[in-house]
Amino acid sequence: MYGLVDGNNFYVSCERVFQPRLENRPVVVLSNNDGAVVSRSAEAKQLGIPMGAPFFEVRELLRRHQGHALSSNYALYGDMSRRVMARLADHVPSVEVYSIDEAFLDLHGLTTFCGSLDTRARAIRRDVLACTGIPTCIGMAPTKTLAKVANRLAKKHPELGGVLRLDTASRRERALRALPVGDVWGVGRRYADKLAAHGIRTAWELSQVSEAWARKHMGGVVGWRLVQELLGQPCQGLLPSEDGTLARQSISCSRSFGQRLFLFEDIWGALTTYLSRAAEKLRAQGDQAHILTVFLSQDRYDTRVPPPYTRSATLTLPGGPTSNTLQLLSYARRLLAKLYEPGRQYVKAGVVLDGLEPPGRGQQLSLFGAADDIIIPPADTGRTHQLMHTLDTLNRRFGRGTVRAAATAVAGAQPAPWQGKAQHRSPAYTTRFDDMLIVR
DNA sequence: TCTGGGGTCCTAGGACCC
DNA sequence: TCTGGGGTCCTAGGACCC
Repeated sequence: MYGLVDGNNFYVSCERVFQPRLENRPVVVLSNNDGAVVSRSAEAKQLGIPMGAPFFEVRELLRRHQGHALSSNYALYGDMSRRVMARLADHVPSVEVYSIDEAFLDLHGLTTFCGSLDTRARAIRRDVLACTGIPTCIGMAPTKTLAKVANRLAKKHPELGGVLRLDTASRRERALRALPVGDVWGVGRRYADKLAAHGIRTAWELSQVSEAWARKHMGGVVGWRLVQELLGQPCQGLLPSEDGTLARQSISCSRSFGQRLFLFEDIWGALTTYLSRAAEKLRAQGDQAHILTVFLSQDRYDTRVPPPYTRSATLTLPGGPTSNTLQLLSYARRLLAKLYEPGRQYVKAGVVLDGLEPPGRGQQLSLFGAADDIIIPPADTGRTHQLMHTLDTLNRRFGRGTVRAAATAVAGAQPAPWQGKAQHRSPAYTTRFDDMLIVR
């Protein structure tokens, strides 16, 4: 039996813990650059504000209803997430951190010791709320996909008290018949449209298709697994997370710029910032990367710009895997030079690190060097590792960006040209001493 | 004026290899 | 004249998730 715990309106709930005045009114949290709505309180949902709505379209509506819009504060949400996950780990044998606000729980064998599962689940909710201030819902079922269904229903029907268990055939059928197929985990808009065209509108109808049909129309083996999970046959096990974090297979960092950029060096400054951040995450995970991708986007809403809006370039690092920011930067600059075209206006850039592995595994070194348009930067040495370690230590202690690559520097006290908007940012209550709440 | 960011998994064609 | 089969790697892109 699996459990799925999910924080209600997670980002909004994090903000409310420290700003009780936000209770009982419409509140939204905005994406980077204050561009779009990414989290909504129940009151904001009632106003009809959709997920992903551009802020400029709902600003007026919010104002009329004395609502609040906040810039996203990932330092706060990340820390609150760690606290929630730590509480969960105290209640069950193992936890899979699935996203910043969701975790799968291993519930096998729990009832023997602790009374009914429903009782246990209610105790977990109470504990998380008491210790972190975050309200949650918990769905329980024999498969992860059904646990997601149960969680969704628990959220939708507050009278259930935030907990729902779907472990009998009749409960399962009743739930699936009432669930639109587009609400099933793994069915996005494309598949929902396709299924509707075949007369399949509910999760129940999807669960009744044949293996051949699922394989043909739902992305091969992925579709068939989905159907089996709806039938109660587990196809996905729990992937326990070590110390509350999930080891990633790829690490990326990308941002929309605060304004359109067209100068190479401005874009390079932005890219340097993003790659530095990605490399920091890479080292924090204890890995090296051997594949680097750089991408650069034009405005996809500008009808004068023909697609493709995003161009990317990927390089398998000829010098072998590395986590050295300076070495990665030297590769990235060449990739950016391949993508950049003078005269075009760019709105966003980013990097992706792939092929992650821990250092020290036998590295395949190039015998003859690489293609001649690539100059291999100096190999990693003990000294560069020490340099990166010192860099990370300083930035952890004195704040992100205390020591950074010179390409990110801007004359005077000007904000960088790529800097995004964040006009409604709340303080980092739990991760900066200066921002700590003082109770008198 | 203003439309997110960070992930996973799968597919497919071409180059290249034996 | 006939011209296989089984791989990997690279690159790009699609679909999905929160």
